Amino acid sequence: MTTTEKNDFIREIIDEDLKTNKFQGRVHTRFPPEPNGYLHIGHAKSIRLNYGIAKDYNGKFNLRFDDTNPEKEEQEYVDSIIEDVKWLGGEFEDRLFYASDYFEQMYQWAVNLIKKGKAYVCDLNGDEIRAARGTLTEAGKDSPYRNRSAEENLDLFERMRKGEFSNGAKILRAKIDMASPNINLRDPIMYRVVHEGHHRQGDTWCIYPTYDWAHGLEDSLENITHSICTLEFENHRPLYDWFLENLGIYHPQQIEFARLNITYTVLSKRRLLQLVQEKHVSGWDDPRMPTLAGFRRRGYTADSIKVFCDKIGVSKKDSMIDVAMLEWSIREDLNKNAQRAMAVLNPIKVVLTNYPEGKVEELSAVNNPEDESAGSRMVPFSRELYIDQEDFREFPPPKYFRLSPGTEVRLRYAYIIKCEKVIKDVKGSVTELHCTYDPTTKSGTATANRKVKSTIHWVSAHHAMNAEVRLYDRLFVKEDPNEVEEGKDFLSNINPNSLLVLTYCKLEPMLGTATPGDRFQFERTGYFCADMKDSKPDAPVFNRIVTLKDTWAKIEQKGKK
RNA sequence: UGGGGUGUAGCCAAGUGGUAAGGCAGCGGCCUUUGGAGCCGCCACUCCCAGGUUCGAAUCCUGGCACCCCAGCCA
Repeated sequence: MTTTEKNDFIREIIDEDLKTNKFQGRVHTRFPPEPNGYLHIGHAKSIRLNYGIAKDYNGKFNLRFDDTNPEKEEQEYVDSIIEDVKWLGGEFEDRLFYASDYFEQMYQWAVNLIKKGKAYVCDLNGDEIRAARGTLTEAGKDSPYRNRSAEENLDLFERMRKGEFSNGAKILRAKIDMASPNINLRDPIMYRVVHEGHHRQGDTWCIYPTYDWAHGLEDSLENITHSICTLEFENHRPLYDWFLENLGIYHPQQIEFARLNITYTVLSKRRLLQLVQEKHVSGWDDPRMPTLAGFRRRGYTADSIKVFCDKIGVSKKDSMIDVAMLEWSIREDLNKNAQRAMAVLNPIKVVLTNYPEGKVEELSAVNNPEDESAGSRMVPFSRELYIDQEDFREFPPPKYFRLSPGTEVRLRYAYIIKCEKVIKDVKGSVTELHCTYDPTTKSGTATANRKVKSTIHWVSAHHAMNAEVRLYDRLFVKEDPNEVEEGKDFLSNINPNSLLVLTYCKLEPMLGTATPGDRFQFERTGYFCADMKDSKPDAPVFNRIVTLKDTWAKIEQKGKK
């Protein structure tokens, strides 16, 4: 993994804080997910930022679950998040925390604010609250309960905790300013009554703190120095500051950056949840999902995700990163590190009419041209082979260099062959090619240097391993899936061809020994990963991680225009 | 028509008064037993716009414009 000298606006702020000794030279960050879904690559950006800063400044990094809403949170999500953070190399050591463990302290702080006359219990219902909040251009109205005495508020708040009130009957609000131009400051809600079991606290509580009230307290308790969050919380910073100041407790600095967007995908937990629940994908770890679990199963390496996150930078500008950047990151990694193999995805049989029947040669093939230490392997060669349908055209278009009637190509690591005869079935589709091979052109021999326009991959028919290969493509057809026609939603932009399952693929024998999670470059085709759930030694299943760059596809595309 | 933010190439992004880094994409060429990889070259006379200050402005000032966020008892 590359270590680039990073300097973004957040590190500039930290440098300044270090200079002025604002936090006594400490740097302590945190990643505070709510366990209400799986982590996606937008979270990876945040993890890399927070963890990277802690590491670069010799500071500390916490993983903290912001589990303040029992209605949406589950243990399954907690488990998956821990796994994903670890996978990305976010080392939190023994610093795994839960906001819900601070509930008692938060409660006491709320009591403190009530005693100071800075918080009150309000009986207004949801509609009434909304109506009294005012609008963007008009001030709100004070709640009729705003001036209850501290004694009454204390009593009511305690009874809220005891469970005397039903959901929504009462709330605790901060007493700030109903006329503030910042709506977040119009007496925001600190606690609501929620009679619902909590994944960690069980039935201990029936009042739950809101994000605005809780978040700064969590940061303060953990001695966080720089509380890094996304842009939409910028409007909340005055509130974050207000609570900490009025409580008179340790005050971290909140800093906001622009969240990640990537073309041809969605990165919102709400939408990802919908994709899962409505079964547009097979689950949170569907290889088409932009979740970390999805990328992992697809075959992306943690390193490639890290490099991607480090390369896109950090700023406050709303942005949409070209997915090509992500694809570049994984190709870059796998080009250097993936073992090469030959696999025929859409087989067409080739018979070498002048090659002896029953003869088998073992030919040497390089494992990775980018890495000499990867060595080589032997691949069986015989009279009957498979090549890809893509590599033969009966009527070749201009600049098509591969096999066609009467032309020659080299078989990778083997011989030059010439197509002599095309065999078709009654319907006229090509079923088999009769070719001859040139025995003087065996790869690696002195006379093998004759040039042909193209080299194609192949697999010996008798030795081939059958396999299922899943060809994944982008999940959406639009750069911005949220851009939709009137009355439609992002689901209307789902790519109907995002998954193509090929069940008659032919692999070179070595691939039969792949263990789930192993990655290969199928030469000339792309990078593939043995599926971690479905691949079996006798029945391999491979996922296409990403295609190789395909110059020919580009040429062909241009020709059509 | 309130408040908070952001505008540098197709997409990201450096730049902090001294004359526009870098990456991705794209386009040429070289090389190649992967149409992969690699290598070389090209790709902003101009930084949202208009004025102003200055010997000198993407950087400072003034005035516009565009886009994003905020009216959950979500985070």
